[in-house]
Amino acid sequence: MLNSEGEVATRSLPAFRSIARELEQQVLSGALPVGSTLPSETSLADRFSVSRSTIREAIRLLEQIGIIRRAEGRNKLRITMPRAEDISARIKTAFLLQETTFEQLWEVLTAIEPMCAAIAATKSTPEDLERIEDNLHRTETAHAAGDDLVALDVEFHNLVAAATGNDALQLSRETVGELFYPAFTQVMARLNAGERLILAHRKIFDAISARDRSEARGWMERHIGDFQRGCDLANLDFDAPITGPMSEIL
Amino acid sequence: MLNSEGEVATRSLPAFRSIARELEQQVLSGALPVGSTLPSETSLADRFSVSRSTIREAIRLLEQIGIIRRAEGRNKLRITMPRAEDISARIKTAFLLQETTFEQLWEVLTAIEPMCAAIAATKSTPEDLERIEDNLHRTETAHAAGDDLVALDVEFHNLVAAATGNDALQLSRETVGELFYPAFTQVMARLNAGERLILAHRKIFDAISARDRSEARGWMERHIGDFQRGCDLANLDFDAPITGPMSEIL
DNA sequence: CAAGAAACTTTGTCTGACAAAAATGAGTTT
DNA sequence: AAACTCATTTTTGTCAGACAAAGTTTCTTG
Repeated sequence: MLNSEGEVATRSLPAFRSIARELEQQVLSGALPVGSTLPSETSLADRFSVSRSTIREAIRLLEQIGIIRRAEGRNKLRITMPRAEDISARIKTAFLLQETTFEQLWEVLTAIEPMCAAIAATKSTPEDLERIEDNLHRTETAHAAGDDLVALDVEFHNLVAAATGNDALQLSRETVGELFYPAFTQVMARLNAGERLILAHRKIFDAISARDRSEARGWMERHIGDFQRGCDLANLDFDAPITGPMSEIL
Repeated sequence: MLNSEGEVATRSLPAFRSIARELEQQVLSGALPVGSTLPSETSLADRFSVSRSTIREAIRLLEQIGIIRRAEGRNKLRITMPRAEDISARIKTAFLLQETTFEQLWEVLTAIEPMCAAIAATKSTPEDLERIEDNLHRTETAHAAGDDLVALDVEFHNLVAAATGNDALQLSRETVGELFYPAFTQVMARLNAGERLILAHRKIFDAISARDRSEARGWMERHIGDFQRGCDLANLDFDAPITGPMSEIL
């Protein structure tokens, strides 16, 4: 079996793999700049002196990593930055298969969310605040109308995280939040504690607006803490493995 | 172009994609239990009435997600649980492309690590403690010998995280830690503060052993805080984007 | 029964082919 | 010149069939 370039290279490494690696390298090094389009399969096949099938397998690999994506509807593959959703979908699968418990997610958020609130109090821009406030209003309306608050709750916390301007922080919490808050909101709903949830959100927002770090952190801590209390009150199993709408990864 | 089963199905979704999705579903639902081996390409091709090339592309997708892996040296594909390394490699790429700064990573760890230490103080098992202590000894020896402490430092923090018994927490911090601690250790080395690093590690270990949550958290906070101070002292740019050995993802 | 050889399976790769979808270019109309 | 249509060329998704190398099984034989 000949290696892609006839080289010896990393013997035992299939060609489609080393080609994917090579291409990834070129993206990371900027040779293939983000935003540019990938050459056609045939020309890549030529370039690497390999058959089109092999190139296609390499592309599937890169696609799944998220550094290549098909621009909506369009035919051409674009070099892109792996986005949060790509990664978070995959983390979700891992969590589901690992039978992660609510308690575990809660522990993560207990650590991260107060920090997000604190940083947001320092760094949030007017637009961030506007978005959060808008979310608050929508949440209030939805609650008054008796609607489901899950999506809005998840959004609130995502917005606070976004207001930190810290991508790493957002990436670290996004998946956890998406799995956790739906359960949270439901617990609160069962306890008729919608008011309490909204109050907490408002207090957090106010503290962030007032640039009061410790107040923001404090309210967020209490807010997250409510989940534990809520589970007790509602007699729910804090220790149950999460379940989720099976992911829509592909 | 005929769809895989001749069905209408998710029109516009390439066959290799829907097959991958289908297979993933079967894994998540337990129809293909973790640990079992995937049927051969030819039989899958038969089963889905598509050609082998199509199946192969689907497999590449699943492989990259991490739910399928080739058991070392072996020929057969195994259903596996996506493990931290799979995911973390991908997050690393995202961080590198996003030009994440040290400050951002530091903020994440400032939130997570103290929590890890606190939880470890409550939940660590004797084996966890043993492993951490062993790491401490090796670190001391390495330091005495003037060796590089990077790997040992990363390991120390991973071990503390492992001692929480919380997979979600570990997953959330692993990548960040791997990118951050090398820089941390280097800052400390430049300041000849190896002693200080080791002292902090020991204090953290002692507090965890003594099941003293707040002491464990406190020392970890100070330890992480050292990075910021260190950057100041060493006149390094806390705000510089990280660089890393370009990932070896594939 | 164990070592070794023969037979079979599976993966990695290649070629060549074709329909459907998308991009491109040309020619025509406004 | 801008806009529109239609034919032409690319490109993608898929297929069938082929073959060598590496991995597995099974069968022989000492």
